[in-house]
Amino acid sequence: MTTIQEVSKLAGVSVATVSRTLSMPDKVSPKTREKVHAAIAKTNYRPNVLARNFRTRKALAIVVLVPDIANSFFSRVIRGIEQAAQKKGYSVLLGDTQGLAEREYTYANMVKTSQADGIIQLHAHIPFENEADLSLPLVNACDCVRDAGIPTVQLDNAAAAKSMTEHLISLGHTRIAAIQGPSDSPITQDRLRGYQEALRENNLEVDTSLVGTGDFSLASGEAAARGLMTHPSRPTALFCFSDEMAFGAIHHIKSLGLSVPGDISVAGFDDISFAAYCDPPLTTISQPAEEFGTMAMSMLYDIINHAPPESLNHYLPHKLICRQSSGPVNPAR
Amino acid sequence: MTTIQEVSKLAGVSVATVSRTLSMPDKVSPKTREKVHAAIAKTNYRPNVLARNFRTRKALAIVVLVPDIANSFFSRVIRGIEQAAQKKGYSVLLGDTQGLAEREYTYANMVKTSQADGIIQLHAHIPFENEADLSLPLVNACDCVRDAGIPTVQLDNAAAAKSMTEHLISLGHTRIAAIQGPSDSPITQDRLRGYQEALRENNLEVDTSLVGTGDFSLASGEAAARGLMTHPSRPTALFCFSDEMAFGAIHHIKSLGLSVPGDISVAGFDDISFAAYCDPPLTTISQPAEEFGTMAMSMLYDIINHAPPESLNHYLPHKLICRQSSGPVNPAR
DNA sequence: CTGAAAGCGCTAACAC
DNA sequence: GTGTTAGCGCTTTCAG
Repeated sequence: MTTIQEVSKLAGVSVATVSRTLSMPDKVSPKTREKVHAAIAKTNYRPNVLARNFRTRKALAIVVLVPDIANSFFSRVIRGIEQAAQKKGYSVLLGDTQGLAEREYTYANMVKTSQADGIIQLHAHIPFENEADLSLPLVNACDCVRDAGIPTVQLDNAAAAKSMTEHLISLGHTRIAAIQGPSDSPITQDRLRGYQEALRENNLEVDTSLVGTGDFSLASGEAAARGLMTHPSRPTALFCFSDEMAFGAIHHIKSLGLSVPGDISVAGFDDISFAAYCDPPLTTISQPAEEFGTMAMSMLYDIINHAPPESLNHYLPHKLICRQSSGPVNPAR
Repeated sequence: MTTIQEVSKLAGVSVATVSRTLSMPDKVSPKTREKVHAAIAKTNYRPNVLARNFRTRKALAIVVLVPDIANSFFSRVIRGIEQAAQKKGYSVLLGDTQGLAEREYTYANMVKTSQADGIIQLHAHIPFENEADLSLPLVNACDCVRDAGIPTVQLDNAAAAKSMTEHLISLGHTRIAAIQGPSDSPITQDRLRGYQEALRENNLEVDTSLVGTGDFSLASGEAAARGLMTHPSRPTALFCFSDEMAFGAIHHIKSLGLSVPGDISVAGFDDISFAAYCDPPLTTISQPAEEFGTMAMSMLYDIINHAPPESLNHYLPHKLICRQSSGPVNPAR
């Protein structure tokens, strides 16, 4: 491997000059610049970035903590992060945590050991064992810890859930069930709140027996729907807090010989790519997944570089997408 | 930040001893070991991994080149890579390339600049500009460049496609269409070959007008199906080279008022999680996605550490999954 | 505009 | 077992 030494020797200049040519070319005379470039080309020199980062005390890398990279929503967020990071000269270290605190700590440690400059956490959990570590550069996106004073980028989940519920109400539904996510997750809580608010404001009963629980996955949606569909007074609409759970629910509903939306309207949340292609196409809330990533990266960048973030909590817009899985309540029933 | 210096001073030992305590504890007497650990705890010392890696000339990181992290198959492969890497003490640098050679080169450069020790490429393309770089540690997985002498881990795509085609033939189908991926991709070519072989061996006509082309995505499957369904002599079965394209195709077929598999059987490839949940559940080929990742990581690890890989080309098993989207040919037609 | 030299924090010979 | 010491390849004062 060629070093800066050898290049300097070949170019007949000092190592400092070679270094300058690379990082501050305008501080070097055109003549020497040329000589250096010639030597670099000849030796096929690549600066050792590890040495540089060590010397300058920055890793130019960030770590992304994600509960599950295979989740179709998170993977889009990460795509956004990666693109923004690349543009700013940072690389992305992937930390698939499976939701385990242990693994979060391990990855968060990379900041303390100078392997990374900051962390983007996509899960509602502080990835540190010690209070003191809260001073490390951290941005929480998507599902965010509440009132922890850490920078966040999120949806107004309550408003989104409320608008979806209002949509179902406007179709004439009065018994609207829901399948929530894990009840300890803030996004679940916010969506549930929005859903209940809409019911209350429309003088509809808030019936907790109409709320099932899943973990955002296909299988959990199917299981929760199985419970809900045996309800003595079956709902005519079902609002699932993720598209995957909605698919699982629809799968079960159809297996019962019922039709969507004929017998029951179903709505999801996320607007993943399959939503438009399933049968029937899914009414859902669209989230700007990539933007979560770019926004989080941009905030983290500012924090790492000691630029005061404009505001601690960023909210991204959602959109109600009405497709064919929701329809007017069937008077026949 | 605490350094090894300060720890050594506090413990009353040399820096070498501290270093040894951390990396070869059995070469240090229990007594001093204790002293060192006490000092470490007191100072809350974390070794600077950047300095260590620089000194030992290894990055303990690998870069993963993926055309699209948001692809539901690739994200699972990456999950496998991440898990295997973590176990071996390596971290994963994510390189979402969007299939652009430029970006592949940029990321591949991280090996030359000592930021990474090796590369896993999930796309059938050599990520180097110079022939000489082929000496860098590289493993090609999933879609692999043919006969390039680089280590690969892949499916026997021809055999898999052949078995699917035979399945459709066994159901009585004689006009079996296909939607292939990009025609320059080896996996497309192999699957096409397997499909055609099965037709030939069963004395069925190989009709190239029955082969549409997509890019593995939902939308492209829909578009290709649109073309195929206007064929003067409509096929009774359709083999799509990805599940996503199969979903797109089914979507279109249903929009025509036709039924699957009543009017036309549809099969996919990949067995993504949605395959079991769509309507009808999709007949497909299951691939061990995570294993592609762990296997690739394991091979790369051996290469990086100069252990001769047992064999250059690894083949992973596939499985034919028969669900309800394929059925006997309808005699009514 | 350029060079000399110090040193980032750590590991690994090499002595003792 | 432990300490001394020489760098790893680079950036960055500080002089000139």
